[in-house]
Parts: sequence; structure tokens; C-alpha cells
Amino acid sequence: MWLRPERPPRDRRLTRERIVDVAVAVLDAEGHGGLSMRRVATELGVTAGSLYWYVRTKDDLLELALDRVLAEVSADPGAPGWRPALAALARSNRAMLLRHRWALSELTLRPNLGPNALALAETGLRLLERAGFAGADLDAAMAAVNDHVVGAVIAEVAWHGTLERMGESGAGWGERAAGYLREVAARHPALARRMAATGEIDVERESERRFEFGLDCLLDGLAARRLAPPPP
Amino acid sequence: MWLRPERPPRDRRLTRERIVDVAVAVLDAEGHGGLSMRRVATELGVTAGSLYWYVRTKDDLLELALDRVLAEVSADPGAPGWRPALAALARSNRAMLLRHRWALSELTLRPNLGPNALALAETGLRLLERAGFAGADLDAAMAAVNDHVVGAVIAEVAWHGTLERMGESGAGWGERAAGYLREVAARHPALARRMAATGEIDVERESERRFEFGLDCLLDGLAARRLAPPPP
DNA sequence: ACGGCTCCTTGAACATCGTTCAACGGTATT
DNA sequence: AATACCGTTGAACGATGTTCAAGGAGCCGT
Repeated sequence: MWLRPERPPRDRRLTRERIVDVAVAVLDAEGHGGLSMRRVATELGVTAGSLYWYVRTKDDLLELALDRVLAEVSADPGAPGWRPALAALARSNRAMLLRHRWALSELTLRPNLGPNALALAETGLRLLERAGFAGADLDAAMAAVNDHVVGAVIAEVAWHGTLERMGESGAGWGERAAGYLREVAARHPALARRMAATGEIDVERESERRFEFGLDCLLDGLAARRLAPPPP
Repeated sequence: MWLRPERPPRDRRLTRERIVDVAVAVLDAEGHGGLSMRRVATELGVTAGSLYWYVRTKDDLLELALDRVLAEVSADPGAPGWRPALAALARSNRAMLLRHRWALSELTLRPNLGPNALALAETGLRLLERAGFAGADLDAAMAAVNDHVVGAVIAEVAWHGTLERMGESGAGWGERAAGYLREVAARHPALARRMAATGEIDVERESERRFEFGLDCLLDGLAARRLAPPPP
């Protein structure tokens, strides 16, 4: 994908950029399922076939959209040490994934080697280099932080989606689910304890708390594995 | 989904179980994109419409398939302490996700409250309870481990997929990519250093190494946050 | 043994999707 | 002014998920 440069054109009513703009907008508004070539085309006042002049396939368009939103995550240049800086980068990454929830499903099955993805990797690596990591541990440390971000957001999105579906299922839901829940609770005491302890909880707050907890654990482990203190 | 019990039937040539069997087989063999209602139906010697007697929608079928493979992950009952036991559970989880790579994309956007998912949560929670976790930290610790597993497998699958696509792109690929790579290397020195250091590497081995690295970091952090030593 | 009833399967249909392609109008080059 | 090419159209193809009237197959009550 990133090998195919855009045509140097003449009168074009369209652009890759404008197409990706609309695609991201549609994805943000209606999620993964809401994106279709025809939808993007109508939004641009054009027929679906035209898009294929600028984009080889729908997958390519998704790849472009993914890289577009990856540009939104950035490091905080004013962070005092490697640890706050790395945490800030992770938080920025998480915030972006929560803004564009469709990006996760794309990230899952699509390789992303776009310019913004690579730039993001670069800033992360430099951060860890200054922190005192090198060699194979550098890659592993970077991966560990990214994995935690991705895994945490996946869990949050799935959780949020579950509650949304419950809301959609109309009023009589609780009664039909009660039997199932009772059976589950009987079979799984530890799970029942946790469900009882956390009554009505705010998914966003709790997800953020868990994210910070895991991030702290991870950073503790990373700090212990640093080769050298950060250079002065 | 888990509220709808199967019909008590008469002569049925089909069963939910047989349908899910075939669905999992097709998914394993041909991935997410290879699954269609018609495909499953023909595999069972039946027309597509018949499936809708047993399954309300394709999404429901995927939910069933996901819970089916979730049954494959299990804890090692003979693990000596909480830490090896938790690590074994995480490894078993990872192994399952690598066996059924399609399960990841489903896990991403689908809530999973199936019986096997809940049983899995139960064993994890019991493990952490015995390790000395309680209250909100218990949930957070469980989530942190799961997040690392999911995130790590996602990264591995995406990486593997990238290399596969490169292989498909025919011979002349390297030449067309060389310019892009050179530009990337020039713009991103740290990235270039890492790419140069790790020449031809085995994706599976390296992914496993990174997984264990991150897991160790995480477990270190968790150990430090334990409320009490494990009860005798 | 027969009628009636419910369970399950069929086959055709609908809408929508990604993608292709011949045709065609407008723009720049010669 | 003639030509060549760029960008768009509109129709089409095949495949997809899902629905539904119709019909056959087994069981029940009489």
C-alpha cells in the first residue's frame, strides 16, 4: 500500500486525503459495519466506482484510515523522566483507540506499516533507549507497553459493548437473564463474590483504574530490568 | 444469546453443537473471511436457511464458536505457587489464541459471557485470591494478565500476517519496497537501529520471548502489590 | 389407521456488499 | 483543431446475510 504513490492529477474532484477524511468520519460515526464504498462515495457526491481510481481495495482504504488516526497519538515532550514519558505515550495511545473504537478491530488483523505507525514506533523506541534499554530487551519492553494498551482497550470496548447490548434488549431482559446469572453465581463462587462486590460501576472509570494499575505493574517490572540509569 | 436454550427436538439432522463444530473447523481452516452461512450449510449437507432454526444470526454463531474454543484454555492444577500457576494459565490462553487466530478478531468486538468464558474467569480469580489479592486489585490484576495475553497475541498475529502478505506479493517486492524502507530508516534512526540489529528472525520465537518478558515484568509488579503472602 | 399438529427443511427471493469494466465527457498536450 | 489521456459514470456480476411461504416428515390423539 505504502509503495503506491498518489497520481499527479489534473482536475480530480477527489483526493486520497478527502476519501480517507470521509472514511474516518463514517467509521467514527457508525462503526466498522457502517463503512461501505457506496456510503463514502455518496458522502463525496460521487459513485462507488470512482473510489477505485484512488484506492485499490476497501482494505487499502481501511489501512489508510488506520494510519490516519495513528497520527493522533503523540508523546508529551515535557515529561520529566522516562517513566512518566512512557506512561504519557501509553495514555495517549489508549485515548486515541478509545476515540476511534473501530481502529482496534483493524489493528487486530491488519499489518500497519504506515508512516504514522512507524513514527510512533520511533518515538517509543527513543524513549526507551534514553531510559536505558538496549538490544532485544528494548523491543520486548516496547512491545509489552503496547500490548497492555491494546489489551486494555479491547477489554474496555468489549465490556462497554456488552452493556450496550443489554440496554437494547428491551425491558424484560433482567428477568430472562436472572436464571442464567443465578446458575453462574452458584457454579462460580469467586466470580459471584466479585460481581456482588462491584455493584453499579462506571465502566470508564473502572477501566481507567485497571489500565493504570497494570501500567504501573509493568513499569515497575521494566524499571527493574533497565540496564543503566538514564544518562544525565 | 446464552438465554436461548436449544429446542428439545425430534428428528433433527442438525444440532447447535454440530453447527458450531463445522463453524470452528471452517474458521480454523480458512480464517474469519472464510466463514459464511452457506459454507457451513453445505458442509453439513443442508441449505443455508436451515441454520437459522438453530441460530438467530451469524453473530450468534460466532459467539458460540468463540466460547467453544475458550473451553480449550485451562489451568495447570499441579503448579507449585501462585506465580507459576498464573503464568501457566496465561500461556494456555495464549496458546489457544494462537491455535484459533480468528478468535482474536471476535474477542475484539464481541462481548463474551459464554459459560466457558465465565469458567475461565472463575479459575483466574480463584488463583489470584489464593495469591493474596482482594477487592478492586483482584479485578485489576486479572485484567492486567489477560490484557497482556490478548495484546501480545494481537501483535504476533499482525506481524505474522505482514510477513505473509510480503511473501504473496511476488518476487519484485523487495525492490519496490527498498525506497520506502530507505526513507523510513533515514527519518527514524532508532527504528533503523533495531531493524538492522535483528536481521532474519523467527517471528514465533521472538514473539514468545517478548511475551515471557512482559509477563515477567507484570508478575513482578503484581507480586509487589500482593496484600498478604499466600495462606499456608 | 387415520387426521391433525408441530417440527424441521427447502428453495426462492431481497437487499446490500465489493469489485470490474466498457463507455464517455472533459482537459491538457501537440 | 486534433489527439491522447484522465477521471467519472452506470450498469453489471457474484457473493453475502437474512426472510418467508411452502411442503414434507415424524408424533399424537382418537
